[in-house]
Amino acid sequence: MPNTLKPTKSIEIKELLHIADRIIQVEKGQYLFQEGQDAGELYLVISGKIQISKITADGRELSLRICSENDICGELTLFTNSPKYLLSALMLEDGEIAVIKKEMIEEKIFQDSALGFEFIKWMSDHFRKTQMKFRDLVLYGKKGALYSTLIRMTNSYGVEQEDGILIDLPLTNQELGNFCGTTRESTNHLLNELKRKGVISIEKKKITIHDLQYIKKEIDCENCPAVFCSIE
Amino acid sequence: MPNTLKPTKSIEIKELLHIADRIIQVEKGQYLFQEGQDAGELYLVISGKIQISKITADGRELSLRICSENDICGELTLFTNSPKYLLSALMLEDGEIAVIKKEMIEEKIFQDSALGFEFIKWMSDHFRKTQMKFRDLVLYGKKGALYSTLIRMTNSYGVEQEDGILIDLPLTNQELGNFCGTTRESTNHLLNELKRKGVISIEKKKITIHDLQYIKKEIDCENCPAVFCSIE
DNA sequence: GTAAAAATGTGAAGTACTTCACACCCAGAA
DNA sequence: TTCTGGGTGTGAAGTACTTCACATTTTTAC
Repeated sequence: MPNTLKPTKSIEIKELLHIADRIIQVEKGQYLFQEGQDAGELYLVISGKIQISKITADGRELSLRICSENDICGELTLFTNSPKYLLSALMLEDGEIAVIKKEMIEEKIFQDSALGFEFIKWMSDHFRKTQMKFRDLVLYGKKGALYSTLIRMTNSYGVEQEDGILIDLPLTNQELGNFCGTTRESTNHLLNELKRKGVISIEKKKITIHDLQYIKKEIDCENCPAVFCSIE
Repeated sequence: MPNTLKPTKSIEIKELLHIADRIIQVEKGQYLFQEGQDAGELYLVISGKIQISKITADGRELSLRICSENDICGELTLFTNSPKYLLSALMLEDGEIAVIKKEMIEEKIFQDSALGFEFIKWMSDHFRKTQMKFRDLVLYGKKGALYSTLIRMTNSYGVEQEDGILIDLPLTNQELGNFCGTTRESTNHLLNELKRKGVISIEKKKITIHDLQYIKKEIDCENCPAVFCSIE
């Protein structure tokens, strides 16, 4: 594993493995679950990357997060009677996933307060990130959305290089746009502007950020710790 | 209490009252806490209404939620070492608030799994709402932001009338705009358009929605249950 | 009741973003 | 090699939203 800037996750969330129903292998391009399907399970990522998105009525896509090792997904329907997944989960790489029954985790959390505590901690972090993302997307327009997405990507998948930080994740303009609620063209335009200014460069669909400070300054980034500000 | 459409809250969250450090009276216009202050407590609302907002560097305000009876606020710093409040909480009415020490709740949740379970349930609902709000604010532009805010207000503070649903909460254009990340003028323009079409009417800063279906249709509302879609 | 303050209404000009249209570039398949 | 398709680059036109400026109405304070 490359030396990313990613914050170390709680070791304890792995404890959920003990109550896993089964471990599955899922290939790149497959959906782990899709919006509207019956939801009875949640997933602990052992390896691989999963993109969580919402598809709109008119066919657009809003990407919300990318999960990797020790992340949980499919959690939105926990503790409700809601029977359907609200989002879709697409495998970006081949991966190994632990499947946990909804009733199982609800029960275990009740019995095992240490596990419950870990779970609350995870939710708490997760929630804070989502809340903070809000500000950037709503208050600073599409530029704010893109810039803050770049910062989050850096926190999650950034690898330090001599000339800056490489976001070690291949991304098309369209995919990046999906995270920002913006069009491919607007994303392209904004990225080229950053290239022209020497703030970033792109090679083989991977972005290197040469001047993170510039990007942060433009959106009044408060330099939250990475646990508050990551793409997951 | 008027017969609002507000979903009934879990009775159990009131259990937190038992570990309250003290009960305080706070007057309208006072801040319960402000961004950047040292955070060591969280708050259970017994009565009154509290608006939770984020202030930006350039002085704009983004309002996130309005808490009332049995809501929790100040929860964002739980389970972290983060020492400062991330948001501000303004009293919209006089109210009575139970103050709970952060360490106290962290400890109690660990000891008392029933309480922990209730708390997770609350967080889970809370998170889902925030996540769902995202879509509307990011994907459907400012109109989407306003329309979805109106729907949320209806779910939280709507009172059924012969001619529609009254949102029983006085709101200026500016305040409504703060929830949508939009300007007073844009809010005013959008509201007037809705008035002209007979979809809403406004009297003494309170909005009555005559044709909720029109608003829902415009933003492809999926008619989520109110626990998924409220201003709190 | 009157003055002051707060909130609303509106239009014109400017900026941000989207849509559409199409050229281009490059990697992989035939 | 050429063909093909997915992704990129770009400009023109249109739409959405903001900013500014100011008139009017409503609410609050004395």
